[in-house]
Amino acid sequence: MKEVRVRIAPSPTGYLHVGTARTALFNWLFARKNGGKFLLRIEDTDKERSKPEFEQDILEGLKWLGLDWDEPIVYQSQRLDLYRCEAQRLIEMGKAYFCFCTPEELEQRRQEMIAKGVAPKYDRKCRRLSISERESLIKEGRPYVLRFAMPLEGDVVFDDIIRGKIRFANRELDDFVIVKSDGFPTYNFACVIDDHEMGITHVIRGEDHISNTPRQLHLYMALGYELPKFAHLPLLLGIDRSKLSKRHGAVSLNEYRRIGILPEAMVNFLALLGWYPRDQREIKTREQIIAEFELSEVKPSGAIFDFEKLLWMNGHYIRQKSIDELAAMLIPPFAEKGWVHNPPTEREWNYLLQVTPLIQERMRTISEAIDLADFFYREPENYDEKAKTRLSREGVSDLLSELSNRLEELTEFSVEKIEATIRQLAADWALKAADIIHPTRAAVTGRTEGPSLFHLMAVLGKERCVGRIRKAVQFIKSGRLNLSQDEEGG
RNA sequence: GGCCUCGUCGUCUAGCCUGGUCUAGGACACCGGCCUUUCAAGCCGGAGGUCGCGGGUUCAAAUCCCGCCGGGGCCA
Repeated sequence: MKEVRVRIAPSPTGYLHVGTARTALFNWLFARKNGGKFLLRIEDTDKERSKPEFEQDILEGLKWLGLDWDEPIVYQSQRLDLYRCEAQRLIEMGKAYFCFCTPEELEQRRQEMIAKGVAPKYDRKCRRLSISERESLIKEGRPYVLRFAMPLEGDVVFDDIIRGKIRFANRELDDFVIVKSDGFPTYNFACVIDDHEMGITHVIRGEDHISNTPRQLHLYMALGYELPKFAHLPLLLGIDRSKLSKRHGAVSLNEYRRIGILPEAMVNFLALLGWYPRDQREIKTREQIIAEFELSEVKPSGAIFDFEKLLWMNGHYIRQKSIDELAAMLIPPFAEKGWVHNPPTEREWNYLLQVTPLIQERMRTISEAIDLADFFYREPENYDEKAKTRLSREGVSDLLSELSNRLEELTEFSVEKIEATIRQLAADWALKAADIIHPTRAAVTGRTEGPSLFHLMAVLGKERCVGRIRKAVQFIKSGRLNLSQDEEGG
């Protein structure tokens, strides 16, 4: 069997879109599954809108996802001679012709057709030009485009791997432009030549290309190329079921990377948008996905990008990380906050190693760590509303005051000692441990929720814990708690 | 508007090809319980779908056939 060769062909006119990433992933999976080649072509013929920074972003995004390509990148802008040569062949075979109609003429005739209620298509005026008419117009220096001479009747059919047979009537297709007046090839023309030239065996792309396919099929046949197989992936949709776009939120892969989505989570999640494993087990390693992936099993219906599910999956992968690995990932965002140096000092690293396990199971993205770890790096500036309620209970200031004294006595500020101290105090004062734990948490972290109190205190150390508890006592005594409650009530 | 395409819980989907075991299964989210100092995680349980609608075929249809409706894409 012939070697499988697939490709993605993004234009560097924008950042890497998650939809493009998903298409890339499916192509890559198919190539890896079948021992084939995954290639990359940059469609940079739009000089105006193409930018190096976009190309950079696309390449980085693919690398980040681990979608490695197997051969040097092909640049469309470097193959203009090839397109010209193929266009010339079509002209000689009589399968393409010069068209001198101006955009204004075209527009006028289009309006007329719409007015008459006819489908607006090119009326093939220039297809009927005689050789002498054509020559004289060229001699006049009139600008022209090249059009494909579409067969007037018959059908084109192709067997889509995902959707089955798709048929188009040739008379629905018009004589589309293959070379623009500036000499540049149009999308369909360049795409076919490039795919043939690159030996592409399977064209796996978005559903939005289905209607380009019949035109491309005709080009393949006219040029005498062997036909590839086609597979049209369902589109990625926003919550309103329209094609995923900026107004639905983050669409560039970068944004997900920036908030701390892990590449393995992204790959796993993206793979499930359109494809589903037979065993119904959704969490899969890259290797498992490659082994189980079947292009023909891809669902034809559009898939909504469910961010909530991505977050869940990312949380799962975060929990799988070793402490060292996760801690290392926290360095950049923490450094940005000024909490650690990058690279961190030995002392900072050791501290980070203690903080990390305490927040690991609460994180869904890396960036959430900033909020979760806040009190490990800063004195709480204020207490949240629930924490204030905890602190405002009767007798809390005396209780905390006593606790701070007892804690200060400790020579070893360990999890066990802290726990023993708190439980002892509870016993002495005939309270439940929870009655001390809750206000203490509020005093130390400013919140009512978070990691195990004893562990978190041990990490913070005696000085800071005693200091924060006493500060809370002052706060309660200052009466500001009541004040804020009054404000709340009013 | 024309052409193409899709249509199972809110979402991702299994099942559809090879009708019955589907009183439609799993996952996210949601609700409840357990665990627990809180949150989270984990475990257990629950609610949620007249399988877009209407006909037909059949003893039997989510599954086959026809029509319709709705969504989406492309073209301009």
